Parts: sequence; C-alpha cells; structure tokens
Amino acid sequence: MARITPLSGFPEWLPDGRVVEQHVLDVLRRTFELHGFAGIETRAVEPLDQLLRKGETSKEVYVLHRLQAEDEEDATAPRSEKQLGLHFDLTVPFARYVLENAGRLAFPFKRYQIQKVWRGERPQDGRFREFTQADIDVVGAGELPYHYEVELPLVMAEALGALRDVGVPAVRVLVNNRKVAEGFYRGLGIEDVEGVLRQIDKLDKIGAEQVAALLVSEQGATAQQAGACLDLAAISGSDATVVSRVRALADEHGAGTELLDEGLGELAALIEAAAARAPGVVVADLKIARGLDYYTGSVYETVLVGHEDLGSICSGGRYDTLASDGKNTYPGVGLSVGVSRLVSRLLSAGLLAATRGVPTSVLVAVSDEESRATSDAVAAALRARGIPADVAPTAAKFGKQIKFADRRGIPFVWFPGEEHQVKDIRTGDQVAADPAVWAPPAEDLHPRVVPAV
RNA sequence: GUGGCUAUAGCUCAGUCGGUAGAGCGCCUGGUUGUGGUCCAGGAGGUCGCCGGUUCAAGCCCGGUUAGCCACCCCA
Repeated sequence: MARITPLSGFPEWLPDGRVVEQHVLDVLRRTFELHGFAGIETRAVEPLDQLLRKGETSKEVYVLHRLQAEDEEDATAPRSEKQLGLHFDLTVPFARYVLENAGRLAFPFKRYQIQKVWRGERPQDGRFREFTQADIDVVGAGELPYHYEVELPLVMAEALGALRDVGVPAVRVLVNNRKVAEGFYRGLGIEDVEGVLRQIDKLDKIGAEQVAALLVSEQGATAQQAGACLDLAAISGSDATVVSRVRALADEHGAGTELLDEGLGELAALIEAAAARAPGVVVADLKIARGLDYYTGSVYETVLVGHEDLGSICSGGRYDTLASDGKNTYPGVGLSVGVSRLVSRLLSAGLLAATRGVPTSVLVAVSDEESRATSDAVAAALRARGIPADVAPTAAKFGKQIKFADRRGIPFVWFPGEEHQVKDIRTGDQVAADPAVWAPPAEDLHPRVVPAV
C-alpha cells in the first residue's frame, strides 16, 4: 500500500477550517453583491495562447493533457493553438469572457468571481499551486471613468473590514499609480521603466543600497537617477502632502512630465476620497510597483496589519488594453483577494476558530436499536424547524454517545423517553423538552467563526 | 528552475560514542446499577521516507532518490 503523503501547494482544510473559509467567502460575496457586482464563473481552462499573450512567459501554467492523446500528439509541431491550460488568475479569463460576450453585457459591467486558480510555482508559506481567488472588476466599453479606480479598493477594504469582528486583523491598502512612476522615470531620462519597477519592487527585501546598485548595474541608470528613483519610492502617506512631496522631488530633478501630472492628479483624488470614506485604511506608497505589465493606472496591494511578512493578500489595478479585440477595447479596474493565503494565515496563526466542524446542533441519543425510530422522529421534528440534528450511530452507553457529540463540538444531546430531555454538554444542564417546540439558543444553531481569545 | 535545511507512532518530537526504539498528547478497554470531560489501571499502534554502500552490527556514517519546509524567482 503506497503511503499517502500530502501534496505540497494543494491546501486542504479540516472541516473546522472549511467553516472559516466558507465564512470568509460568504462575507466577501455579500459585500460584493451589496455593491452591485454580478457573480459569474468562467471555465477552468483557457487556450494556452490566450493565457500566454501579453508576454506573460514567466507564468507557470499547468497544461491540460489527455492521456489517450499521447501518441497522436508528439508529431504535431505547433502546440499552442489548441492546447489548454488551467487559468492562473481570474482577470485574464474575465477579459476573454468580456470580449466573447460583449454584445450581451451591459457596460460598465461589474462582476465578482470566486474560483480556484493554479500556478506551477514552488509553494511556500502562504503560496500555493492551487488556491482560491475572489475577484471584483469593472469594465467599460471604450472608456472607464477614473472614479472606479477610487471605488474598487474601497469596496475591498469594506469587504475585508467586515471580517474584523471574527478576528481578522485590520488591512492596509497600499496604492500607487503607474503614471506617476512612469512619468517620473521618463522625466529623469530612464527608458527601461519596467526594469526599474522590477528592482524597486525588491526594496523591502534587499534594501535601498542593493536596489541602487542593481539599478546602476542592471538598468544602466546613473547614480543620480538611481538616487532619485529611491527618493520617489521612499515617499508614502495618507494625505495630500504625498502629492506635493512628489512634485517637489520632480522639480528638484527636472523630471516633470505631463504623464506625471496626470498620475498625481489621479493619486490625489484617490487619497482624498479614501480619507473621507475609509479613514486610515488607504495609504499611498510610491514603491508599490506590481510585476504585471498590463496595469496602466492605479495599482493596489493589501497587507494584513501585523502580518506584513505574508505579503499582499489582495491586489490589482487599472488596465486599459487587456480586453481588446482590435476594434473595441474594454478598459477595466479590479482587485483580487487571495482567499487561500488569507485563510491559511488566519488558521495557522490561530487568530480565529470555528465553534465546531460539523453543522449538527443536536445529537439525538439512541436508547436501544428497537427504539431508533423514536430517535429518528425527534431528529425529524427538529430538522423540520431548521435545527440541524443527527442521530447517534449506535445505541452505545450514553457516556459514549455524549462523547461522540463532544468530539465533534455538538453542543446538545437529546435523550428520548417518556419525558424527553435535552442536555447542554458544555454546562451539564439537562432539562425536559418537547421536540415540537424546543430550540437551541441562536448562537448554537449553526457553527460560527469567533476570534481566538 | 536554483540554493539551504529536514524526514523516527495518528500528532509534536527525543534517541548519547554505531549495539535491531522512547516520551507527551491522541486513540481503545476497564474502574458494577447504559450520562462524557478529571483521575487511576491496562492496551493497541513504528519495514526509523525509499534504494544501495561501509561495518560483526546502521535510526545514527556515506552515496543516490523521493517528499516536505525555507529562501531566490514570481506572485494571491
């Protein structure tokens, strides 16, 4: 018998962990729907050429392969056309979905999408090969008003904030604007904007000195240019002084450009609105770069306060050309929550817990197998009134039946008889009860997620 | 894909200088009149990841391999 071993990067929760995950998903969905996002699901696979366009060559895509096709396939040379790959995010499939259904959708189109995605990268703490993302996006036809770039991160902040009462830490949404960075870099005379962003992104990990060295050695920047880039990246804050500080820095280096001004205008609007609608949550941070090359405006990253080591649990940005069929383009903005990353940390850090791993609120004991029908009838009466009930598997000694409930966190055990009785096994209280009217306290009706003490 | 660390009971881990295996927790049974948790007594459970080598003798030393963890890369 081959030994069963865990498969790295493919997380599976125990039932009580699933209760936590399901709660997170429920809260996200409820908030998204409150804001008018329509739910969709796209297929798990996309043609490989769709997934790999936009120069996403570094993406580790799982390719789908029919076992029976092995013989037929090796001869065929070009294997990009019909090959299928599992999607590695929900944004690219959504862009395809928009193009495919453009004639039937109403724009601006707001949608949420919660699905598994797959990436072949090496797994680590909080990094998986199979994980769940919860996305919201808005796309417009031809154009998309800027105010959506303000609203989307605020919707996310609200959704994640709605989890605070079960013990999820506060979140901080870090925002930047591609136009600011690009405008500034070009003003400095730097050509390789992408390369500089990539190095700047390493700031937290390797420090300013190393990044400066890399900018000179890898991107061919002068020491002055590198210094200016680092000065820009050092700017952060949640009020309008951020914008004036960037302006001052640009003036100092003669790096003012039209693009920079446009970006600063947008960033200012975002900070201002966020300060009013979600004080203290949104922070401008000019070192936020984002690796994905299709972002053109605002970019977002979100960290759990106190768990910055986990990295971003929710990120996204504005994209203008992702969904384009040549004639029509559908610019969009969206963010994606790494649900698996979030839940894995919540559970591993013991920040919260489920009250139980089974739905059952009441276990109906069985006195002896001859009277099992009596117990079944009690359970049926409870279920008919919406009370999750289960019947003991065997007519074991009552001590064992209570233990059965205790092991599963079931709070109540029902003893049928001349006079029915129900026992709260946490307190030991046992009272006479009628299957037709008795109900558990509301907080014991269903499993709940509660903060760890 | 690259590098480092690790692999012993269901879980967390000991195991000395090489001498064929241990603890805690969990699990099962019992402690009389079928009401659990505490306590007491007893019990089950391990091809020491896998393959090979050195040795009289390998959990321990050496080589390989697989898997896991961490870091890089990249990202949720």
